Amino acid sequence: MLHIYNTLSRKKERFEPRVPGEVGLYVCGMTVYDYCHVGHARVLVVFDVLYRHLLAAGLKVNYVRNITDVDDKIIARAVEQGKTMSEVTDRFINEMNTDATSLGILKPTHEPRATETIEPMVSMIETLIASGHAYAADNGDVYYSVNAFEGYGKLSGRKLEELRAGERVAVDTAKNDPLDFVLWKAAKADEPSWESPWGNGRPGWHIECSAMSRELLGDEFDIHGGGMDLQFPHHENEIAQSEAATGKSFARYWMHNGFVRIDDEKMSKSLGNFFTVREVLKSYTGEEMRLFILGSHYRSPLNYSTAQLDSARQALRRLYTSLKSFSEAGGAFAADDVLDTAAVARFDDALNDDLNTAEAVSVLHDVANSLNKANAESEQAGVLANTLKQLGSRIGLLGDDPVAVLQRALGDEGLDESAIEALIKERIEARAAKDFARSDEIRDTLVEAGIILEDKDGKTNWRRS
RNA sequence: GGCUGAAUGGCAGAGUGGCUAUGCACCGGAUUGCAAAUCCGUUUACCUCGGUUCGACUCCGGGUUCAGCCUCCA
Repeated sequence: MLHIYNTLSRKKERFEPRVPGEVGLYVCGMTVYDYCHVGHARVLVVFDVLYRHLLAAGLKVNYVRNITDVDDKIIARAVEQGKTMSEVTDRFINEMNTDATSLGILKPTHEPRATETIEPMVSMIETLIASGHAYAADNGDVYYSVNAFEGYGKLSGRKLEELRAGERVAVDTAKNDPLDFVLWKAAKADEPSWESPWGNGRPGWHIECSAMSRELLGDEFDIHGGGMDLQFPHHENEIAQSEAATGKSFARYWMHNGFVRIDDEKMSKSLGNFFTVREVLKSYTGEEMRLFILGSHYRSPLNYSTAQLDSARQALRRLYTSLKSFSEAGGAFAADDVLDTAAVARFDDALNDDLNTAEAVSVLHDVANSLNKANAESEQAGVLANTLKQLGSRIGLLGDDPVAVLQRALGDEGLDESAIEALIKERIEARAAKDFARSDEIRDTLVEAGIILEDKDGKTNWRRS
């Protein structure tokens, strides 16, 4: 039984879907004006694992991950590049999809775009004005009145007075209260805009998620996720908007993933200390990155470093090597449903405990260790190999061909395969003639080219270092 | 200033009131012509000060340090 840490209660709670057998899951996705960085990768991977885990539990999951495609930064970027807003967003949606594919992310059920959900936003704002939760200011903006919502602060554990004490923003005179936030922004000249009862304008960020989630998941749904930085004000505001508009309780479980850090500092656009997924993929595979991310608990901070990526690479190779050795020794996978039940139970327990992926990965290593010890042709080995592969797939790992993974070149190819095979053939002949000097010379040449040889059972296999 | 959360072995990172996490790295052994891979084994821990307890790294309290949020941000 899945237990998840609910930010609302600050406790681990047993997860019980609102409708038995079905789960509504909403995750705040990207604002598409640039490439994804490693922090975005973490959200994608973490909630992908949640999605996979819910599916594996036999639940019908409606997974919605939105795309914010209208926003100040997007507009600024478009102006800067002399492009239209949609040229910018279309491009970066494509780039995001490319990165997501590299990371082995399953497609969500729905990926709504804010610009395609404007009408529901407008009508939600109208409802909020009618109920006294919002007001149109003289400048054409519409604001949410935080005082009018009693539960304001319940997610982030704040009180209005505390927020006022920490107030750092210059007071915007159009607001009744400095803490009020914008629902609708009056259009400036040359900005993309939509018609509304308050004149031309565009939606504020927070109302987008309230409207998109409502459209696709209904007034109430099960899980809402996102990065920790969205807890306040974004998610707090979503609750205020949605609950005031519908009179119902919004999401039941709130999950927030921790940050990726660099040198003990948050990786972010604003600090400028980020690495894009694209950059990292020049040196590491998406699967290596994924394992790096899954190596720590989703709520913990994750320190980005190439040393950790290297470590993830070695660990992943260990798992693939195990599968490869099994196949090469003539092992045959057991039937899909024949699994090492003890390992599966441990794995399930780990994920059920608030998505403890680090623990789940350690089960993979234990299975690999057992598989390495087992005689490949034994029935037990077939079961272990099947278990390893299937548990791997439950967290989006080990789906590739082991030989291909171990021989794949990232970037500069160096020697091509036929050249490698030719040298291996020559080395086998040298070894047969006990010409070990020549044999070692060939091996050294290959090592310099990044090729590692493994002599096994009279055959020689190779992989890239 | 307010509110969160965290402090584990060389690195990363789980977990538990008394019993091997796991991976990477290191060392020793097996295996190998020598390697590689694999296996076996060894070594290195739980920020600090009190308290609870037969027993605490694990629970409670104080302290210290670090991070995040309070402003766009995954």
